[in-house]
Amino acid sequence: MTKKVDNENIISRQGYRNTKSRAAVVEILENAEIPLSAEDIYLRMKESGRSASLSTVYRILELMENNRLVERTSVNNNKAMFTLVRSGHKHHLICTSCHKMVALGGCPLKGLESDISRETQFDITGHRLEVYGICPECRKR
Amino acid sequence: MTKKVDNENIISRQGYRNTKSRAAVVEILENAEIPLSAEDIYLRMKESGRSASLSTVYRILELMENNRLVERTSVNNNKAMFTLVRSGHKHHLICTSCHKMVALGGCPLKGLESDISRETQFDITGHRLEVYGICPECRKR
DNA sequence: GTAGATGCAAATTTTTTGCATTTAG
DNA sequence: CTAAATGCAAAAAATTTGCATCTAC
Repeated sequence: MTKKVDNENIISRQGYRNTKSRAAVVEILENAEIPLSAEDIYLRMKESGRSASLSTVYRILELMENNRLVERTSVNNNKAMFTLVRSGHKHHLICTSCHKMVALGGCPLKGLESDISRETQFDITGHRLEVYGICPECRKR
Repeated sequence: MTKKVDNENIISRQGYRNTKSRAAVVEILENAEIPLSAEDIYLRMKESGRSASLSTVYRILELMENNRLVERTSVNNNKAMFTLVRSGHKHHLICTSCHKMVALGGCPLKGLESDISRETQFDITGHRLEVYGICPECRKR
């Protein structure tokens, strides 16, 4: 598991400075199995004694997004959620009642992108998939 | 094409009043092949002489969402986009450069929801899929 | 030392809400 | 007539920006 080092390198490799805040954002996203909002990240940084301002968090996320290190997802009503781009990308199942997220195995889009590219003439760069439902706990209520 | 009547009925059928603003929102969403933001809808209502306040548009969309007449998608940076729920649901291909949207045929999730349900014990209620890429026009530049 | 990163406060943008007024049923 | 819908203005929530200060390189 040298992911952490890899990601820090990705930031510095692109000519950006490897600051504590950036390392913290990368590490927090790495250890999150589910998408996080900017505020989630901000709070986790604070808790772990690596406080940065919320605007810094937004700026780091913007930088990472531009460099394809994170993807922006929207889930919890009008709040942007961010996920680290990993080699094996994931999709999530979200309970519409309690907002719990569960990672799904596999990607049903695999192999389909080339078909879409041929049909539409677009260069396909990625996709976002979320599945919604009611989790067993919420159903019981 | 009696979609319009159908949708108006859906609103009134649920015990809600069939107002001009509501009919206008339904009609505008019907004629849109792509997701629209609340403001898009607000502007189209104004253009077509059926002005309503932006807050009314938001309230109508909220009502429709709660009654599963529209789905909320987020695409254009931090702006909620709304799509009318139709029997044959659609997914979209979005140019990350100019934000153009193109509807895709077919749904690769068809049939997959029952597998996910079995594996996770969730009741699956829906999903959202967006594919990203660069359109031919933007690629040329 | 210097360009780039950060913090803070203020500005913008998007969405929601309170309340008086209007309207569909 | 009456509950529900709307408009308006103000509030709240989320994100971005300007500028002075700090820090990685």
